[in-house]
Amino acid sequence: MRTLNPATTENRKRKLLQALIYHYVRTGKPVGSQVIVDKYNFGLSSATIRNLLVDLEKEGYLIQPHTSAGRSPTDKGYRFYVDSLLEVQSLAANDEEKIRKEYAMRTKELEDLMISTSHMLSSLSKHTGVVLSPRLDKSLLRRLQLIPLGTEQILVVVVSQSGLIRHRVVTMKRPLPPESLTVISDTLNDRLQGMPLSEVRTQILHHIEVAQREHIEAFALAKDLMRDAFDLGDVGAEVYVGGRENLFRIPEDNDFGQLTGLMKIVEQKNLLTQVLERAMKKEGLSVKIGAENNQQELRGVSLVSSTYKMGDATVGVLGIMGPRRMEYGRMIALVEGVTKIVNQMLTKMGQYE
Amino acid sequence: MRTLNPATTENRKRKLLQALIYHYVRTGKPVGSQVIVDKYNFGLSSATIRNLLVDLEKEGYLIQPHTSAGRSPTDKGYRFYVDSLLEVQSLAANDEEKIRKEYAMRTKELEDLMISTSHMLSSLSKHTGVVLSPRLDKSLLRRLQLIPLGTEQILVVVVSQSGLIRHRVVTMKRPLPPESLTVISDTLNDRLQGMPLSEVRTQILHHIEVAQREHIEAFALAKDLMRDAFDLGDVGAEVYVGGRENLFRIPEDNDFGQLTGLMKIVEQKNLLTQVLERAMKKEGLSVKIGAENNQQELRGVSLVSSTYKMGDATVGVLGIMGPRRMEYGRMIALVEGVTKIVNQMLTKMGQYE
DNA sequence: TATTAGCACTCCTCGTTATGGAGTGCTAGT
DNA sequence: ACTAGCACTCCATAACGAGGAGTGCTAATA
Repeated sequence: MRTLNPATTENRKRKLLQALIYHYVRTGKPVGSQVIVDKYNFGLSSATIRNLLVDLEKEGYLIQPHTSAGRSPTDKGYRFYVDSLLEVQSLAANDEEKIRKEYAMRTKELEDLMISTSHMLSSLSKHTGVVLSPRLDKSLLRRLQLIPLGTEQILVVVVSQSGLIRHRVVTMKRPLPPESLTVISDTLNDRLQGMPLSEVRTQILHHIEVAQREHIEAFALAKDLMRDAFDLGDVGAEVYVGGRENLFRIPEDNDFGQLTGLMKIVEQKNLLTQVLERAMKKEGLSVKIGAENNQQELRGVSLVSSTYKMGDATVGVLGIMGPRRMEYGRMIALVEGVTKIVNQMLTKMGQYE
Repeated sequence: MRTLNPATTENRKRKLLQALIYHYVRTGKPVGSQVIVDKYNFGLSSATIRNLLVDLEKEGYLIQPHTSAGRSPTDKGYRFYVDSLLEVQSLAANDEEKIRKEYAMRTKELEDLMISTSHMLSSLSKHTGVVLSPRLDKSLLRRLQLIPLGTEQILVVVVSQSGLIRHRVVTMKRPLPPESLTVISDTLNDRLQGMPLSEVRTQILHHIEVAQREHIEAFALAKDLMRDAFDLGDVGAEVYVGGRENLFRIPEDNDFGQLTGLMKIVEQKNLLTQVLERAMKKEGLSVKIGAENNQQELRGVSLVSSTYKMGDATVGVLGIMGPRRMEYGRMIALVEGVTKIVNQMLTKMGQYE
């Protein structure tokens, strides 16, 4: 036991880094060598610990706010910590129960599921929950319905296999009799069911052209109608946020400017969508720490997220947004647990019929 | 000009109070007697001003943070200030133009109108915009549609005269053939159009019972269907919030705890709904200052709101939530301006057909 | 009688200074 | 390879003081 080989030294450093980060996450104050000696059994003196800490700092895992302060983790430090945690965790039993209970209620429609999920993530994590819904244009069409509202207005309702329901009001240039609507509606439903929504628009136009010979006037008008209805404006993904009030717990040193920036990101759906879509590029769990989110406003934030599936297809992301100093272990377990359940529910949803 | 009668003295005090609040609103710092002498022409010395200020303080309009500081307005002071402003203001020309331009776009559907309005209020005021939509159950039915999704699921779409569109998925115990759906749908539409949604539910059940003799099986099932669909859970009013990030500009002295409370109010729709419904009790413009909102979390906040109408009926509220120290004049003009335009648009909306 | 000049007083703000302590890096000894 | 010991750094906190804005009061004035 006299001469330790380098491998063992490395291993010890790892353990040390873990302990330090664990402690820092819970206290929020830079951790000194003495604290580690007192609370964690390394069987080493504070001086030795200090030497190791110097190493870890040189390697970029730790940082000192000033010369005579303890150390706190850098993004790289957190990164190491998180990677070392990835396998071990599983969801706390009572959390799991809570989740199942909440989902037992209203989950018939996809939107309800998304909303519930964002709230759940928030309330269990005490941070902010975010969910990116499946893109409508990548879903398959289940049902398309035209509903006459007045003589010149028509409500178009689109339902996807995944349970997404969207509607849009279209104003016609000339009135279109309700009977024609039924005909058009039926015809289109027959031919387009199960088709990806991204293709529906062109297909519709095609079918309408074919049908024009039979019911000329009706279908001529229908063309304009459908062009408007499937205008790709809002066919993208929707984003749901729960627990914005927890954003206040984020900044390490209550920085107002940073908070405002954050809030802006959360408010502007397109910004947040971008962020989440980035997290969707790689399947499964993703942890982005501080500057790893390459987005100015997210410098002080960590994002623990996971893609979720419907059947075999990855369709969206859900996750937690919180301070870099978060309990990664619990958060990861939470996100994974919720993902698993959402996967189940979604897959069940897609199986009607 | 020797002896001033009490009326004149009172008048002078009013002017003084106005000037002081005007100044305080713009600077945010307690205002001293000297400042008033320098910047506002009262033709009085600072000593006299001080005497008057003492009076105003005794009467509860002003408060001193500490003995040797200037004065700032109390809620009562603001209240006086606002009341004295109520008649005079009108909307700045370029603001009005902005508003009209924004509304020129997407306003076919009520929900779009609500969202646009909340954003508009926020962006023009630099505070937080809130809108309470008309209650669905008080609107008249324009159209009811049943859409088969699978063999056991039915999508019920309800459209009100006011342009509100809501949908809900209902699961049937036994399958219901699509043909029956059409029959039911048509029958109900004929009989229920124009009826208040609050009555639709009972009426439906009645009609179904009558019809049961003819299409017994279909309508028996329909009963359950409609009972679920019109379950009064979500028939209430919806609330729209724009510009949450501006909440950060609220607290007089950046108080984190207060902010969190505020954010909670804004997040929990039912809380915010309560607050707004209170503002709806009296028709027209309403300004609630600080503690006048009898709600703990709104102590530091002012709410400038106005009810809006559809035709002749008052149906909702819209307004601005900001710090007590706000430019009431501009805010009132803004809220009134937006209300006027929303009234127009809504009334137009209700006139299809 | 209403107003004002003058003055002593209050109390905040801001910068300076001192002090205690936590934590470090280094050196020399085991 | 580890550790005891020590001088040093730098933060946090409190204490102190000067400056200044603003007050309330009194006595003089128009």
